[in-house]
Amino acid sequence: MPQSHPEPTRFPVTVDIVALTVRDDALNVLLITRLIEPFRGKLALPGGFVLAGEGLGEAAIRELAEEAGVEQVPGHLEQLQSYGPKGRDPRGDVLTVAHLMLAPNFPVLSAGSDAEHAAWYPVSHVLEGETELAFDHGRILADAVERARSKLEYSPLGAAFCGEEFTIAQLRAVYEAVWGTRLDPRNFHRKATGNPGFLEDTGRMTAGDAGRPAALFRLAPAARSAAGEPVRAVLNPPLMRPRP
Amino acid sequence: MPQSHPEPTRFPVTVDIVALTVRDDALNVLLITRLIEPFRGKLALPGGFVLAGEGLGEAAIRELAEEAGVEQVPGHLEQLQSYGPKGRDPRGDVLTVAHLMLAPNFPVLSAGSDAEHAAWYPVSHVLEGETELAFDHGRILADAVERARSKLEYSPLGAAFCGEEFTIAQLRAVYEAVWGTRLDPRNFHRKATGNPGFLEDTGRMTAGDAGRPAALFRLAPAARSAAGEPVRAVLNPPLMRPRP
DNA sequence: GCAAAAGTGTTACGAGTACACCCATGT
DNA sequence: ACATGGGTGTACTCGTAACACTTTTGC
Repeated sequence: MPQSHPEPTRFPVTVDIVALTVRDDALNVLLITRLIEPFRGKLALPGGFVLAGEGLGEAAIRELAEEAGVEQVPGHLEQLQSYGPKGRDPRGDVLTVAHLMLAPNFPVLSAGSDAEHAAWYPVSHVLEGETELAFDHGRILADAVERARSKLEYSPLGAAFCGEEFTIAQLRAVYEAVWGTRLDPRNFHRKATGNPGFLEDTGRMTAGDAGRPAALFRLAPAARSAAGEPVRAVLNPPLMRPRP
Repeated sequence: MPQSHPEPTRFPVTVDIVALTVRDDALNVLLITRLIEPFRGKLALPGGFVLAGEGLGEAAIRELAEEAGVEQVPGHLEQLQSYGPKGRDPRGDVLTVAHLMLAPNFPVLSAGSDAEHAAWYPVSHVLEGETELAFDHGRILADAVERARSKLEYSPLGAAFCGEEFTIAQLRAVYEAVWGTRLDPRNFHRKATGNPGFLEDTGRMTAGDAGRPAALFRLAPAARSAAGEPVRAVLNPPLMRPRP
């Protein structure tokens, strides 16, 4: 920590949010279209400057509200990584602290004060280079997706993409979308329901869909915080994604 | 990213380094004794302000040299997490980006410009509350240790605690020290040597120690970068620590 | 009845654990 | 010879993959 006496350099600090959801069986990311230079007209992650007296998490939540009209964080929010002040913004040294948000599909209101257009985009299109993001946001998105993929293996966070109650098939669809693989429905069912402290049967069933009705589950008390959000509990045994 | 027009708030940014090594079969952390207020006389993580035009990693390496006389990073360095500007420094809002360093036991020269005394301390003593650290460094250390423990499971980073060449028993001692458990030597030997892309037999052997000579290994090419540092390759299957 | 999706049983295999056992050195 | 630590073989157990099979709905 501080030990030299000259006044330390001060940096503008931003938070950027990688908000992920599953739509139409594909992993999607929330992006805004920039209205000002630099990178005007390009797609970018939502985010903005941290204000005086604010914590990082608070800033992320505020920016999400300002830029995408998200009034209440509907899922899980965690810090991802920081990207160093040097050479990532043409206007000067800016430090950014990237955050990862996993949420059920929610409407994007796009009420930003500068009226940026916020919308969902399939992650695969962006990562495969068909869309170029502003700043180093392409790299941040790649890091976020890798983190999300690995978190599904050993944490109950997959449920953050579902609503309050969900079927095993819905949960499996999340895993398949995030990992980009197909999973055996029978084996997945056993692994998910058999994992102690992961899921809790609500006793209720779906109705009206094709096929046999499915049991509705929610996160077990051990796997969620007071707010209902999935918590840092460990899946034991983990649900590993297929490796090549 | 930036979208509002008023001049953004600027924050002092520091890097703090959690340098871990294994000494006397125990996990140790590099700490300095603070010579100035606040927390004068308390133990703290080495670190300091990021300068203009510097990246985060560069700043970490420079501070390690300044505060502990470490002229060349002898192991692995990665970013850990950032700790928010609000309420962690009595003098005002300071953002810190914590880094994790895993290294073989190296001499601490303690040549800091302010002559802080830098030395190794057993992690267990610090975490069990027998020593209070300055700022929020106790929490940062706890997060770093948890990250190190989990990284040993699925990455070749355990070798970062060893020198260029090492025996399986030395590597096992690292795992035992970091995890705080005993491991079966026979099973560990097989899991480590049998893991494709992890270790490479040098053909050389130890001599002079008690008992049968041991084969010397190094990191396999797939598991290390050009500089010889362990790289983000995945151990497959992972070496899991025993769970309760 | 038939299609579709939920959920169970069964078998084969691969990895982990525990531990008996052999090997190669120093003293 | 014996102690010390390195290294291999083997039996048991458990989680996983693959897939046949039963259950319960909509049409």
